Amino acid sequence: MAGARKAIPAPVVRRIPKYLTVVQELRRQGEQWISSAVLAEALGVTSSTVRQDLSHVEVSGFSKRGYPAQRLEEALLRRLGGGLPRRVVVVGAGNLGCALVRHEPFREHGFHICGVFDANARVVGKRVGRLVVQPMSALGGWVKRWGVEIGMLAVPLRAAQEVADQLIAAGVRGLLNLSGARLRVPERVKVVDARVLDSLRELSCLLCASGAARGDRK
Amino acid sequence: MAGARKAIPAPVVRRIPKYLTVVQELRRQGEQWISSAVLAEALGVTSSTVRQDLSHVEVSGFSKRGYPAQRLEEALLRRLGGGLPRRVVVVGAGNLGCALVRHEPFREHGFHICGVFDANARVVGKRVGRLVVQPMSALGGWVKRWGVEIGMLAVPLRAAQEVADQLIAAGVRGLLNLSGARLRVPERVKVVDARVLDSLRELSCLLCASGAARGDRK
DNA sequence: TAGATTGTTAATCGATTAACAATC
DNA sequence: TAGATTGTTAATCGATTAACAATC
Repeated sequence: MAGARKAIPAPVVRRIPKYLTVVQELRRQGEQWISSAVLAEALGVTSSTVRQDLSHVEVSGFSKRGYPAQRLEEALLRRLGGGLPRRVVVVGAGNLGCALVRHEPFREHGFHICGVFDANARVVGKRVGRLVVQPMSALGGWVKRWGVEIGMLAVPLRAAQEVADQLIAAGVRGLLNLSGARLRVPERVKVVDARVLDSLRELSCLLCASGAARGDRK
Repeated sequence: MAGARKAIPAPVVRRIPKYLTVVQELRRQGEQWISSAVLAEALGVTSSTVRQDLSHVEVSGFSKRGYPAQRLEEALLRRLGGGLPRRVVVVGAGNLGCALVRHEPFREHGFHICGVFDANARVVGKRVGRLVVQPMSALGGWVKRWGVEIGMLAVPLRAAQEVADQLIAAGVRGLLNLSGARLRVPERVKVVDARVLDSLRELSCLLCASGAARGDRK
């Protein structure tokens, strides 16, 4: 039936945001047409992979020219959330949480942070960017009132699972997990982990693997 | 020859930090032995995959018991960087950069942030955590003096490539890229991207794919 | 001993790439 | 027309999983 979408393979899901980033960059530079070869080069895959990936996106290319840049951007945005803004709350008003709230590019790209919460009574009421830190007790009502879909977890490791449970109970459908914790969530809730420590470790692993292991004196 | 390491497949490189996280968590809970089944459960893969992965790590399991927890942690740490601390500098002393500098867990896990730099003369000299913001001109000397291996990019998108070039010229071997930029680097330099915006978009894509596409009124 | 778990080989699965007809 | 690029089918490649002998 029209509009029915089959599940997209996970590697494709991870590349779609990257295609969008590249397309927006090229459009800023005035490009009207973007070929699969150009996208392939930018992402480090083959043009074949790009064309396969874009078959999961509602856009048509043209022979000899490639994909119309604007339509491609629109289609990618659509695939990423209808192009409509999604509402987001941040839980945890520490260093990281505050940095997220103040980070302008999220808004520019359709993620509206509309609330920030913290369990610590001493930071409740504090101003962060354009928001005021609210107590956890206000979370459920806020999520419902604003139709918040995404919760960003910027809390310490040990508090993460409890906060995740509260966010899910409040009704969010997706969690961006910036704590170090491994979260257990019901299947309907989607989680994306963005752990800087794991990324650092991955980098460290790559450095080790790429020979010349530093001092290397035994 | 002894100790020669063959290249580890990328998916394994990405899982090794996660194994370490889980092992450390279980050790804190007092576990002495950890089986491949337990690790599999935690990471959402099969025990078969775990055993394959751990064949890339210098550790031996025991039948009927699994892997000795302490040795497994040590072996994973070794694979991740000899267990020795790695020195890190942060470039960009904005919201994100300051949050990184103040983030304690990095140090606890062997990543010592020993410098923070910014191009903006107005923030140079400012105190962030235990550090003082330095001008970009001091970067090269600092990297050499302290043997800094990793640079964290917490600068705006448009400055990212130039800063990456400066870090590489200064001698870092790995970059953790927290800017939105796609970086071009020489092959010997390793880059791991940790873009929160891309993660948010990935989450958004998952929410879309998992039906019930929000308002959904046409 | 019986049972549980590793380490490894072989089979499966799925993603990536190649190839090419169709198109402009 | 000749050349370039898509969309798609088929082939390849590599990662994951299954299976099982070896071990404690």
